[in-house]
Amino acid sequence: MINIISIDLKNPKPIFEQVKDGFKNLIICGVLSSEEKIPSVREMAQELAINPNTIQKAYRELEAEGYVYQVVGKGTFVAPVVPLENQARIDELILEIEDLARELIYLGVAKPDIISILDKL
Amino acid sequence: MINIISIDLKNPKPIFEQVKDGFKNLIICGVLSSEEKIPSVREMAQELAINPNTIQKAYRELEAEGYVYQVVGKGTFVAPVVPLENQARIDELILEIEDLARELIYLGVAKPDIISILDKL
DNA sequence: GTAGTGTATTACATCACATAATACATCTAC
DNA sequence: GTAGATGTATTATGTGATGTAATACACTAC
Repeated sequence: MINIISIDLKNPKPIFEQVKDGFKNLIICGVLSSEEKIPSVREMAQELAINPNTIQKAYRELEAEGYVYQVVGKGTFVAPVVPLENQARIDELILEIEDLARELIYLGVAKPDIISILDKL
Repeated sequence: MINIISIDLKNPKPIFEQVKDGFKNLIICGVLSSEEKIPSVREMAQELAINPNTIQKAYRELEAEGYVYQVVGKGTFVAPVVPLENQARIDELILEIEDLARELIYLGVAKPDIISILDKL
């Protein structure tokens, strides 16, 4: 499993967050499926040439947000998603998407154009 | 102009960023209109009990993003928006809103429900 | 001249982030 | 039992972001 995600050291976003977002996107886009095992902390650390503790921090937050689960001695696996269960996260995302949409409208993008973009997803 | 924005010291988001986002939201929502003067760096610092340099950092970024403009000796004013001019920011927001929408869909929120939320704005 | 404004600089303290090293517990295969 | 692989935890250290404090300068309006 080569180059599954990448890190940009110039990116001001912390490394552990880039790792977290990288895996989250792979899960959301279906590249990683439910119950699939993801690279171990040490393996990922070696591949990205960063510290295993940094990877563990990323994996820890992924688990906290319900995207993966970790089993001592076995590894880290993609958690099955239970539709509409993670209400706290859904609420948070709705607030964020509303903010972004308001800013887009303020910048002159028509609401139908925004809706059209989402319709294409 | 009392309590125009507020700061939450427990919020992990840096203070300068809370100030920036606070003003940005006031501008986007129309609470602050084009060419309106916003509180001076020293005035805002006093009201929020934080350092003027921190306020200046927030205002500096607002100016860099095109929301305000600063005039030495006069103050800081809401910049008039030119529809569809800030294409770089629009592109950035579109990528973000797509990411958020994908995550919402992954979490079980139906696309029509997301579109309905945006339609209400 | 004075008051109010933005802007800049230096120095300092705190905290987030990342690394390095090490060790422990669990699981699996042999 | 042991080795290898796995997650988990801890301590110590260094770097950079953040925020403060203090000070000074230039500009504007009166």
